[in-house]
Amino acid sequence: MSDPEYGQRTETLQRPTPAAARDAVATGIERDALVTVYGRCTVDYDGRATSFLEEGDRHVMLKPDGASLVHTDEGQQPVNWQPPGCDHEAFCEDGALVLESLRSTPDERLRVRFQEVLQVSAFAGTDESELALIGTEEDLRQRLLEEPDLLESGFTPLATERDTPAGAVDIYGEDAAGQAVVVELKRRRVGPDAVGQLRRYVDALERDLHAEATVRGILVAPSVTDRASRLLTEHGLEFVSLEPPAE
Amino acid sequence: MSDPEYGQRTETLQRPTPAAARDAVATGIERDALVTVYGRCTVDYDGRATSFLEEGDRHVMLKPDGASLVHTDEGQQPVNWQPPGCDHEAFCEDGALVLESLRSTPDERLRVRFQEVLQVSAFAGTDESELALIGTEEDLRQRLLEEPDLLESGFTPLATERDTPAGAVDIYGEDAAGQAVVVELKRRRVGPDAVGQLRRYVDALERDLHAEATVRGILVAPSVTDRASRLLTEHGLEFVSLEPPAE
DNA sequence: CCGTGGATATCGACC
DNA sequence: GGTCGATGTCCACGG
Repeated sequence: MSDPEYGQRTETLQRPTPAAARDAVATGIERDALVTVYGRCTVDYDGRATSFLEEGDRHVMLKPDGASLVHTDEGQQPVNWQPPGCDHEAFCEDGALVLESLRSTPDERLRVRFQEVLQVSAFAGTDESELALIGTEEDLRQRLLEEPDLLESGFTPLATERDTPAGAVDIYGEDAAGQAVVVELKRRRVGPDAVGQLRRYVDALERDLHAEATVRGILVAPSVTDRASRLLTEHGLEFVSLEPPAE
Repeated sequence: MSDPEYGQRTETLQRPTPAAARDAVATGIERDALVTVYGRCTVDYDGRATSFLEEGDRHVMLKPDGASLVHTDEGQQPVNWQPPGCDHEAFCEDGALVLESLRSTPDERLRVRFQEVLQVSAFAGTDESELALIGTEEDLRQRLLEEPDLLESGFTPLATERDTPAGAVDIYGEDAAGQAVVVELKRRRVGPDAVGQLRRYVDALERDLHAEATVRGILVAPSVTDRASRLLTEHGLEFVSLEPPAE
């Protein structure tokens, strides 16, 4: 497109007519912009579940990847939404702006009908940047491999991701006495599920090694729930409190 | 406040100066409005984890309940966020607009620094409406309680949410032969996890009732994964295909 | 493509 | 406030 104005990054209308709003939304979608509409509306969802929202003021966001989000002034979660991969449509019906986001597999439809549009915006910029997240389970593993004594004095790591019939063990090694040790890492507080996981590893490895081999199982996490703690004792497993590196 | 303009529901600035943007955001927060800012920014999060986003165009939403959401043009989920209950702050630093959302327990900080602000909006309306969702697990339970024969001929429900050491059973009852039956409901296709859950209920109830009591376990869902199906057979459990009522 | 497990999960219910 | 289970979970990864 040769229109020099095409490069402009935002387009906003205040209190537009339904037709003007429809055009602005349609143009925004067309240009792969992020489109937002704020106003008084009802919301219909029909698909894996069914829902209906009475008239209220809400913020609707249509993303170029096909996602839609309907937000009220409360809560971290949208009150209604559609995942990426939908087709957005904007049209007027009985003199009102209607936004629809549709997809198949599964068949789902989100429909927002505006009694009043206070603002329509289209933002054409893009992100292009990746999130750098640290403090993960991988960081915790690095930390333990660098300083095995954090687990216990004399611990020697022998392998990471050692394979067992029950899956890959986070860290496999031996203690000061030369006994096999299975270490299961979790970056946050753990519940009974992690205990079950560790137990399966220990069982699988004992079967794998020798008939009468004993394998120690140690769960490493910042903390543990009460129920999980009891389960650990029950199954002769151990717990070491360690957090992923702070930075 | 006696300002007649106070009642206006939206306030929007295009390409404001950092100071003007700060004032608009601060006023919006003050008035319990939903505030959005779009522009080129970096994002810092530090708390339960740590993350950093390089410069990019993003849409930031600050809610009056203390939630913040940072959206790019992709994905249903925000790339960064803060849950409700935070304090929002807006200020200028080195000539740039900075938004911060802070909370304690746990100590978390989200910080968005704008290199360029394309738009600031404050929306003062409120929602006040509740979501009506149908086609839930509860609907499925109602359906089964109204027509127990849907499960199998002669089934008699005796209790819902019957408590066991493993948690509350969806429906507890007895079959035509008077044998105890545990029913676990799922509104959608189930995997191995649901089988485990049902098994825990059955085990717990067998321990609860008598030493040699036998309890039947029936999983009710629209469909079941292959692996889960095998697990059911393995553990002597049963499956009945039923969907939540359509409307 | 389906299935499985992780998440700064979120959210509600219950203790 | 914690603890646990459910979610229209979403999401990445592996078979």
